[in-house]
Amino acid sequence: MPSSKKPAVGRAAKNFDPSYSKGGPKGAPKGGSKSPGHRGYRADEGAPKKQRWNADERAARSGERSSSDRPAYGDRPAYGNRTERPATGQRSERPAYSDRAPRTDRPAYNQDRNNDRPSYNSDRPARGGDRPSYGDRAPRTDRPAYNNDRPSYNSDRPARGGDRPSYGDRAPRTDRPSYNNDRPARGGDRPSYGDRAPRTDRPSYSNDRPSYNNDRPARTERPSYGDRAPRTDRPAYNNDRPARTERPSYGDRAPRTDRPAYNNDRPARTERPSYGDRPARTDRPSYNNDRPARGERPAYSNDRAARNDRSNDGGHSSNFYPDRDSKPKFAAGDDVVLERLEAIATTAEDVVGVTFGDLGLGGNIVRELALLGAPSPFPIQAATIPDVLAGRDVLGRGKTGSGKTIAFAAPMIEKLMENNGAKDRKMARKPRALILAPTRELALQIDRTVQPIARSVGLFTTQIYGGVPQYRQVSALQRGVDIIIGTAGRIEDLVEQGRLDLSEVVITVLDEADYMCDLGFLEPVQRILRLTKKGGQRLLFSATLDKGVASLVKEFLTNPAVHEVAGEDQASSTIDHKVLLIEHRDKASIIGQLVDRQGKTLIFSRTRAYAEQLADQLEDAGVKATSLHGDLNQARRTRNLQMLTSGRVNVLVATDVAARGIHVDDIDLVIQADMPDEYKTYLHRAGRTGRAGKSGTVVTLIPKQRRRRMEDLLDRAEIESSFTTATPGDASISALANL
DNA sequence: AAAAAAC
Repeated sequence: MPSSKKPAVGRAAKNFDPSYSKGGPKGAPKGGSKSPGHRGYRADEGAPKKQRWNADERAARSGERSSSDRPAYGDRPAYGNRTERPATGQRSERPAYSDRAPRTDRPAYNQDRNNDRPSYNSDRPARGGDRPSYGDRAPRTDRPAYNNDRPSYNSDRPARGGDRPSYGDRAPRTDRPSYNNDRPARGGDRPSYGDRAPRTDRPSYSNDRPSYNNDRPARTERPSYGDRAPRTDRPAYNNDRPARTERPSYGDRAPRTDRPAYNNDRPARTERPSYGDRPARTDRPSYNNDRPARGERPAYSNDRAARNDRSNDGGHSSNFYPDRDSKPKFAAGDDVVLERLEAIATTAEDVVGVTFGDLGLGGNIVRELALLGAPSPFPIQAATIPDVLAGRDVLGRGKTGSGKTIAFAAPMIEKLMENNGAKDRKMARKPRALILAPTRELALQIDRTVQPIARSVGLFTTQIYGGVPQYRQVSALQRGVDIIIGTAGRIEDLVEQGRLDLSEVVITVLDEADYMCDLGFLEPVQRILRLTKKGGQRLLFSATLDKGVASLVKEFLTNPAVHEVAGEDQASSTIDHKVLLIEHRDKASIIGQLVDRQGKTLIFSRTRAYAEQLADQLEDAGVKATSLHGDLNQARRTRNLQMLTSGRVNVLVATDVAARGIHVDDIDLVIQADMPDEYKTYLHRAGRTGRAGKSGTVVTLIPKQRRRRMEDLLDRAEIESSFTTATPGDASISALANL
């Protein structure tokens, strides 16, 4: 805090000036003592009042305040012992509370109080007889933590649950007067705590680190780009990034701005003089794989056919490398329907009259499921639960919104409980189950289902995902957790730090398992699975489960039971599909017309930037809208999604981060502002509506040129859809909106 | 192109 001295000096001066006795001018730093005679006033105000943290201390505390670096209230010395505290100096001049003369001996007290701090009186009992001395006061053990993060706190603090069955049973919080209001005295009295400005004055993450703040050291601590250590020292980060040092310096380089998109808008090669000198591109991990060095490569225009002919590409005819040149990148051709897995089909009729109890779940779990709104099993649940309970590896395919989470969560918990669960609730026990999800939002959502079921039998869960400080996750692990729900990155990170041990994980679930086998996810997932107990049980679930998971199945599963639900195809679905053929320039206005309605609308965009832009445009047009994509920090991601869930906005514009698994009640319209790349994405995006048998509409906006590609995609998805040409203002658009 | 890590 560079300014720490200045305000202190200013404040000292003001404190000697009676004209400041009313609290000083607006914006003046708040202090504990404003004027002579004021309770807590210190005459020796010359020194800087507040001992600000220096950078090291701050780093040591790293934004976390909790039981490790600060004792819980219960562990703190009683108030009577306060003088034993290492005080800031002034402290020792005062008698301990218990020794102190009764307050009524201080005639000046009331007077000043009334003058300077009128509100002081109101919340506070008279100091005299009705209040026990501090020394007698019961220890604060009933007040668990000082933490701001209260609401979500519990999820990471399993230890609590043992003595406190549920929040519902908890003594009402009203016995804890709200923290600030009733404790004014603290401010003036206590040199150390008292001087502390409201928590906001602490360098919160956002202050120091404006945009990526959460996860990143301040830029200034980093060497300039020129001096920067080669990027290769950051192996994991490398994937998508060329090694900077091996490229010509930015100054010499032709400006990249003329190359907006990698393939499409590229100027002719000859315009870029530096390429010849440039090191071969093989140093660039992400691009190089399927690409020869530039020099060896024929010009784009003349040789497309030759490159398309894969028969003459030497030994590279395997499809290990994505076949990009034979068709446009990300195009339909990449999007193949893999062979379906042979599955045992369960029909809805098979399930009639079956209860969760019949399937083998225990009473507590069955009751908790009923509370969660699942009184009896859905078909996919009835299909998979018995096999999971039997200890088999299971592959489960159930369409979007069909209840897959409970299908794996409930039997998983039952099994954990059977195997010495609740009785052996020792600290620092290792987690025994792991649920992996592709996105943080999905991990959170799964936890919202899993946690209450687990609690009902005395097991604990924690979320392990990135974008948030790891402290709470780590301390939850230290207290002991049975089930981990998280995303791959942070899980691996904590494992590398030695704070997470997966060796006792006997049940692993991959939600959205086919997606977890996609390029970029597969390897981390494999590494994580290899850390789990050998021969442990593995459950793979997805609405679009196919042979894409074969590599995982081969390495990690033994003789899996494959389940799906018969008759669950898109034809029988409750979702209506429409394609609008539009002019590109009309896109925003047509979307504006579509969202002019009551229900909740989820809009998918291909890029983060467009999601952001579209949300802004809608806001400008008077529609309450927000966005969800990976450029937002996790707090905003969570908040923005919550805004749709709670109905504070009716429109959410999202990238495919929201395509899979996310459940928001009553989304009745999904708009695809950009068509998806593959049919699975279409199915998952569409599946955000029409959940649990409700109806919904999916409208996809495409330019006319894309019609053919869209038809192919819908074929693969086995979806029937109408195609309609639309221009802004068409009544047909409003009709769609109100379907 | 998007997603997934960073005390």
